[in-house]
Amino acid sequence: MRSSQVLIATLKETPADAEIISHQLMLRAGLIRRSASGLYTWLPMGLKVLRKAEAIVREEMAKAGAQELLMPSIQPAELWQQTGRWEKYGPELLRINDRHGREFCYGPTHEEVITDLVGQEIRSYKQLPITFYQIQTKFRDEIRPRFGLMRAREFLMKDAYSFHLDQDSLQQTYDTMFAAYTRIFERMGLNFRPVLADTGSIGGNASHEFHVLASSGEDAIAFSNQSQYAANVELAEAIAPSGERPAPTATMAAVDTPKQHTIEQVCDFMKVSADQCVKTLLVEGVAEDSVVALVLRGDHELNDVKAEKHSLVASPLTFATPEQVTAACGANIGSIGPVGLTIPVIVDRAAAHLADFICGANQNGQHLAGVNWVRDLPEPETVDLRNVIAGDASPDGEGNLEIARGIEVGHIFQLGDNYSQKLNANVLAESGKAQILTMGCYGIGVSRVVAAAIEQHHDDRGIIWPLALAPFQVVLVPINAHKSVRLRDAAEAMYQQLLDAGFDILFDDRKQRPGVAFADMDLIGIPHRLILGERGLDEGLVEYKCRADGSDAEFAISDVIEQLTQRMEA
RNA sequence: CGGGGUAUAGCGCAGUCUGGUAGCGCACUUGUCUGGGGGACAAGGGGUCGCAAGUUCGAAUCUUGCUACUCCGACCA
Repeated sequence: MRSSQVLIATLKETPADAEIISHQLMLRAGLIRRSASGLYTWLPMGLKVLRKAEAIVREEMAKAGAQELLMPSIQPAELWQQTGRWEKYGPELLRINDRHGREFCYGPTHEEVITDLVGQEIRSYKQLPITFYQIQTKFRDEIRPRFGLMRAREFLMKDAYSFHLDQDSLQQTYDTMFAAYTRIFERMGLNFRPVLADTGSIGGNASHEFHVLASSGEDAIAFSNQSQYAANVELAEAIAPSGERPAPTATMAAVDTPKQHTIEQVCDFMKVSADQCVKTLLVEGVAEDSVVALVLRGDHELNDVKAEKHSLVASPLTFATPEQVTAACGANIGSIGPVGLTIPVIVDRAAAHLADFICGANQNGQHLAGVNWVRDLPEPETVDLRNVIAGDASPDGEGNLEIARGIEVGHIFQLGDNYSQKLNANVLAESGKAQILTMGCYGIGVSRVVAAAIEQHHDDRGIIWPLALAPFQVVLVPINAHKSVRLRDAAEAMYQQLLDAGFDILFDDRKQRPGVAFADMDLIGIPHRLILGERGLDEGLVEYKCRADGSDAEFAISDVIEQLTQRMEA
């Protein structure tokens, strides 16, 4: 394609409201433009990228045996009322009335529609298992859209749904999808990790999120440096420290710690490290007006979700008021500790492993040092209460955890029969009896993948597209072609030759100065660049530059196809 | 929804405090020179200063109300 035929809408300056790199670069490179909050137009150059991402998804879905269909973006309220989500989904669901006053919503997801469809169309177990997918525009009325396409309200999603007679079959398709997702993100050239996700009520290894690793990611991921283990930080289990708890060596003694309230202050004051202290947090209990003490090592952070799962702890997690704290401990927050408490005390595994530790004395302005479980206070009830931190042992026993940030671009999970039951999706089984279907569900945020790829692949000059996603693989830049017929002819000939050879090539035939062309193409991020100038032409040479590593080369014009092919395969 | 901020040319911004003919840079148009990393000079085009009401001889500027956008937080099967 010729650049005179594609809108090249590059911007020199960064629009003020773009916070993150991918948003800035997508605007600057002329891939997208904002229409309203969370709503974007894909400009031609950007759409080429989006279509490439879609094509990869389609190919891999086909290989995985999924069939493409297209459901309506607007869905009738009745289906959502049947599954109860019309009430449950909340204001994120954009509700619409038609001229007759009938209620609809703009679909944020399509479980209802597909389940309803399958319930009507699939009648026999012989037709199972079956998987459908679509690539559809979704709308979620986010409270606060931000980060451009990363968290837009309208976005493009691939969603697939599989239907089965039994769990085994579901597990099989799930595994197939897991493999397909891995191939998709590999083909896109992304550094990603499948991550264990919240399995909710279903249990087992029934849900994985696929995260693209990038420092701007919204989610923290813990992964083992030696095994495949990876999980959302909130979910990763903090296992008990190995070995026996050390024996007490110190005697318990009260220390005056005037005005030292935080762990940091106490550590500073007493010249100890935070991992020798425990912190005590009081939260509301399940029983009315009750409070429960949660005890963590000083350098650890409470994990709300884990705490809420405890049978004595009220959900949602609510911290006790200062009055409640004083009533339960006889001291203010900042001087409380587990020694001598009459309320339930729940202790994190790591804190329970300490000996000779420091804690608040339940006496204002005092802490206790040399405290030991069993000797000074009862052997505690021990559970996993904290967020994992870098260096913790991996829960699968292999290696240690590292923490990275990730952008969730895919999510697969086993739905069970939630929807099929409510929408009455059943088939006749071999036995001749009706049987409710069990379902799996598999999503990829296609538009988000594009943004995530940029977050992961850019430099200060612009985007560096992975070859598979680039709007064009190659750009041909003739230098000052408008001044030389000879050069123009040579460039045209090369363009035609590369086109015929099947290259996805952009011919920058604009009457621009070379610097402008170079800067634009760097910003847009086209992986391979060919430069044809009078100088080279005299010697029969064309110049080459690689966007990713900046390396350049010169080779004979007659070798251009071979040379390019070689570099693309590298 | 709570707390901040912003709204002036396509983009980035100044001007608002202290009311008096609407500005700068980039982009755009034309011409000349230039011509291998966002060129120079010259001449141009483009704005109901977010909307509405008010104060005033006079409002981008002061007052009130509204709207949109944006940042932080809460929220996010």
